[in-house]
Amino acid sequence: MAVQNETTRDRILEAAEDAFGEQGYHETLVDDIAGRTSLSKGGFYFHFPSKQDLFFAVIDRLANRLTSRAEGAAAKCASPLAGAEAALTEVLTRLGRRRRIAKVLLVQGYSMGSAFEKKRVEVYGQFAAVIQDGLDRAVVAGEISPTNTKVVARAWLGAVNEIVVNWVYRGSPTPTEALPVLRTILVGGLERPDSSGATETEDNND
Amino acid sequence: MAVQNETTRDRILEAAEDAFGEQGYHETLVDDIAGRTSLSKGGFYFHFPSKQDLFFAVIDRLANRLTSRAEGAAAKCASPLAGAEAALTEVLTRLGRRRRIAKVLLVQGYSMGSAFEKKRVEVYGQFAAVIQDGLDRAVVAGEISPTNTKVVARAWLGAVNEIVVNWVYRGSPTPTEALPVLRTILVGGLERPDSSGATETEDNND
DNA sequence: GTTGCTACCGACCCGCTGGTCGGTTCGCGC
DNA sequence: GCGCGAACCGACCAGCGGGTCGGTAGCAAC
Repeated sequence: MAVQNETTRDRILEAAEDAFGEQGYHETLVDDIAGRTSLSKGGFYFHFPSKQDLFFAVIDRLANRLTSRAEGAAAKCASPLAGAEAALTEVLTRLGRRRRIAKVLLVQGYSMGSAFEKKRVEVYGQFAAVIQDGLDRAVVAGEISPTNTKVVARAWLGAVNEIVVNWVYRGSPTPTEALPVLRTILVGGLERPDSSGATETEDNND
Repeated sequence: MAVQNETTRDRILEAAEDAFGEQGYHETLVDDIAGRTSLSKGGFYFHFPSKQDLFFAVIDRLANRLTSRAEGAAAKCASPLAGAEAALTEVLTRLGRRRRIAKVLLVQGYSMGSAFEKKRVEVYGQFAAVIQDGLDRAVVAGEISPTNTKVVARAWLGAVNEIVVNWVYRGSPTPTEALPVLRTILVGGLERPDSSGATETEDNND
């Protein structure tokens, strides 16, 4: 049945999310996932062509959810800059609540080796694009001084990433705890539309 | 001989650096490293107890080198803030010149799975500590307003990390290209010792 | 009641690779 | 010229874990 099919597929995705989050890619066996789903290995392979595909599916799902949440939070705000701050808050809060998700999304992929490279570029590119979009609009709105938003977006992304990953591994500081400081320095590095000679208006092609 | 021993060990480390950088941890076989060193597998195992130990040795060497280079660059400067900028420049320039090193140091470790977690905490902790130290001194010197330097250090680390990793995967923008913008926003997020109400003086314990 | 299809089972296969181990070579001290 | 140990060799092992494949249960259609 289509419905049953869909349900099972989702169950697998859910279980895989947990398994990968806890054990990483290599350490998670197909049998583990099958076990968690009360499915046999053969049953699993009916729904997914390979372990790799499953992992990518998990990543895609998480990335898309996070992105749309962030964009949703930003959309509610009046100004672009406020939107960026809201998105930042949303992401940190969200990831800070679910360590396993954060781990799958930001760490475990690398354990796949070179197969992951394209995916990492894609996912992080997606995140960076969203941030850059917000920044660009803030520039247009005159809230921040014009800069190479591509680079700035990457820097933001990296900063958030490190805060979360560090928390994932060490348990503190919590993303939520780090939020105010992060917000201050990230936004503070850009504010003031008056010409502070240092910020050159560079081209945004990479 | 002790000398010969040392030499061979170094040759292995060198070869491993390349191999791991190009192929990642799992994709690199012990036979590969043996081959690159004109050594047999048995010969390799005379010098290292396991593949894992070899990888850790490679990482340690790279991390220590980078750290001391950064500290060296900072030490030449008059003020702490100038030192931090110099260290930033040094690190970006250095990593930007050697893609393989950057890849081993910042990416490939994760492919080891959970065994890497402790190491990642250690290495990134080392980096973060160096940055934080510079920031703390800048605070004392009154060059930047007091903040939670622990979090800020992580943010800097993350930003640099993402810039480099993104370059590793996509080839652009070069760390050197990104440097001016990065410097502007990172330092710009902190400067001005006058009280900008947003920056709260938080405790620095994690 | 037979055909056909979806969903699922689980024993089995097999390539891969880290690690081992019984050797061999060779330089050095005596 | 002998003993000894450091350095190195390379055939071999073992078990692990993706993936396969022949089979089965249940159900709907006709």
